[in-house]
Amino acid sequence: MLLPLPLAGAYDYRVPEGLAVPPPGSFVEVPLGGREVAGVVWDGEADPTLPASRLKPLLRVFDCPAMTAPLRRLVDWIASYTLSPPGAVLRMTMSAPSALEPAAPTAGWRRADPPPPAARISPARARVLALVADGAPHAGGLLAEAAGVGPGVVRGMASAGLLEPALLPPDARFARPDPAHQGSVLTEGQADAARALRAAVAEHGFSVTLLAGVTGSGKTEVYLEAVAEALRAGRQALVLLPEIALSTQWLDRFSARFGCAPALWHSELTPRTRRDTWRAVAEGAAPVVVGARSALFLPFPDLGTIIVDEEHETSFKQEEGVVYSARDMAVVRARLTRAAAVLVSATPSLETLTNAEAGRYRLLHLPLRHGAAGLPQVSAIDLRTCPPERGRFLSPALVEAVNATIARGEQAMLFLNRRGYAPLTLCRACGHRMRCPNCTAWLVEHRLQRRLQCHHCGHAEPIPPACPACGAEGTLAAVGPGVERVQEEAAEVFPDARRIVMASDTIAGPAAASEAARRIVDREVDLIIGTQIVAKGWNFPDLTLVGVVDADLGLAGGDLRAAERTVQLLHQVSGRAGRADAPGHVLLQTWNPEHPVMQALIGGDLDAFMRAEADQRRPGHWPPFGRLAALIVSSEDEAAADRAARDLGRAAPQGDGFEVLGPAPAPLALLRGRHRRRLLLKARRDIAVQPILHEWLARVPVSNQVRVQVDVDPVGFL
DNA sequence: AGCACGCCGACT
DNA sequence: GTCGGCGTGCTC
Repeated sequence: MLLPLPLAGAYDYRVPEGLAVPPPGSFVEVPLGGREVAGVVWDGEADPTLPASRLKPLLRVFDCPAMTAPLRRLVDWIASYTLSPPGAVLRMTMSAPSALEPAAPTAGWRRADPPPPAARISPARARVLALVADGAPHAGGLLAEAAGVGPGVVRGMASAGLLEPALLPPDARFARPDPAHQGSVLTEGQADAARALRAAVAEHGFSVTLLAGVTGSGKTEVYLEAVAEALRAGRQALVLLPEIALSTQWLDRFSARFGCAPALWHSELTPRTRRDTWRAVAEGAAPVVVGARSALFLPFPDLGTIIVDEEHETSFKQEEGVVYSARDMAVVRARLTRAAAVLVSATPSLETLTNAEAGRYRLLHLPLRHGAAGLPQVSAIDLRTCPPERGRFLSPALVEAVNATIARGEQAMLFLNRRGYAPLTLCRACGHRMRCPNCTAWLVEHRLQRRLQCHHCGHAEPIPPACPACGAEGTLAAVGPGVERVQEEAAEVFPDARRIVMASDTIAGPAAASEAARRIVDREVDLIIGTQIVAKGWNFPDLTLVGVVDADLGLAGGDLRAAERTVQLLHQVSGRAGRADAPGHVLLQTWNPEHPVMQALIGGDLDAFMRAEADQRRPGHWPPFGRLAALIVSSEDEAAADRAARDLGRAAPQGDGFEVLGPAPAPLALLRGRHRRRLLLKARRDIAVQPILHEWLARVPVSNQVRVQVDVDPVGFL
């Protein structure tokens, strides 16, 4: 029995007299330490050394479809790959425990016709009757709520014969998308790619396809054909998106193709929706799910295809708890369940490109869509020769371009991947910097909220009237720009432009996102000022100019993938410019126009850039030409963290084809009050790092105030 | 992850 | 003299 707890392995239970032994995968309830927990009957034999007297009895088997063998194997696979307890992985698949109970029958009420002649009609009853006047079935709870009456009134009306029971129509959230419902017509290039994806799904076997193509080439419409093929085969489909909460335009495209919405899965679902969705997936009643990375662990009985859109996005990497990459695990799930995986990106990661070039993945390259504008023209603004005025962040060339764009009646966007007003607050008198007490980070000024915030933990404090170090008043100065400051500057420089700021703190949820998109598409806005969230997925037909305020921003720091990620992000945001018939322009403000990243974006030759990137990583066996695993040693006690990291470093395994680097302070040496040290295991590609890590960690005792987190295939270097 | 057991400060 | 803080350790 595997329990959804971080235990070392499965536990054994006795099957009570008279109960059939439930097959592997069955969801069951068992006693554990005085409470009752739900778990899954796992494969494998009972532990023969455990005396039968210690076995407690299994309590019951849930009336719920069993977990399929491929999903059980996925749990085992991820546990061993990430060195996590299998129960911790299982917990991710049991994300809606209440769904193990069958749904209460969704019976409702409708108006009795004809009504009983003698029934008394009180004012409360009259309000209910008004609501059911349409003759359709209504859910009892909602009916009572809408009429402002207690549930007893509805029940009373039922016994009085005023209402009669009626089954509610099937839940529209899980309507069956219709593969025959035709959306937009595909171009020849799209149709070719769609044919290849349909064939991959129809094979009913494992495959991975990289679907590449610049923004505007219509990748979404193409991979929706893979979804359609899965539906035609009576199988299910999963689409993983980063930032599902903001993907309203994507949902519109899905509905246009299939005539109804897909089921959604993300962390902000209400408990009820969560439960209903999990159950609908398990019963095969939700044919298509669109979700964030956690949707990968839903109990699909028969998955035909898994699409990972924007596969290069780092948000597919889970950094807490079980540390895994949803993109990579999607490929694993596809293999175990014999499905077609499709990785989609305009700027594929070097990992995926390398797999495609090595023939491990199929490659589909979409040509630019007919009728769409060509790629935007990208040029650099050299800040050394064309600097902004003192205290400003928009160079004269960028200001002029924005003005000209708005004057033509088109829209412009200013992109800066930094929230808040200013990333650093400095005392001009003594040089004191406002820092987070819990993290190695500066506090970011959020002027609208009049607060200084840490972007790594929850810490926030009011902006102090005087310098906390020297006591001088009025000497605190905001250093550097955030979007709020760009908005302030824009208000002065473009006073007549109608502006909108799009950042995660101004666009809180799906409703705010779709309202912002509507305002932009309906031309209620001339200038969009945004962070990261404006980069992906949007289609703003009249947007023709994108100005990148600080193109160098992502390049600082020692991250292996800093250049790759900057190219991906800036290419993505560039793709917002010029999608309709008007050509797009992108201006990159940079101090270093010669940098390969800038040259790649200006020349539009991302392939060459990625080849150069590969050539840099190959000789040192850096990923994807070698393997990495990070150990993050953390403790609230700095000395304890240091000691444990040094102990691990001294006991580092040695051998041919791998080496241990570190320990070194993690780039965020203090995070949420924990002091952090890092060690890195770097190995040749043909060496499995898990046995090495396992043996190493087992050999070195660490104090229990120290936590050692393993990150196989780290992406960020935090 | 829960929940118990266990050993040191402020209360009736 | 007890209630209770949450630190360590176990749960088939």
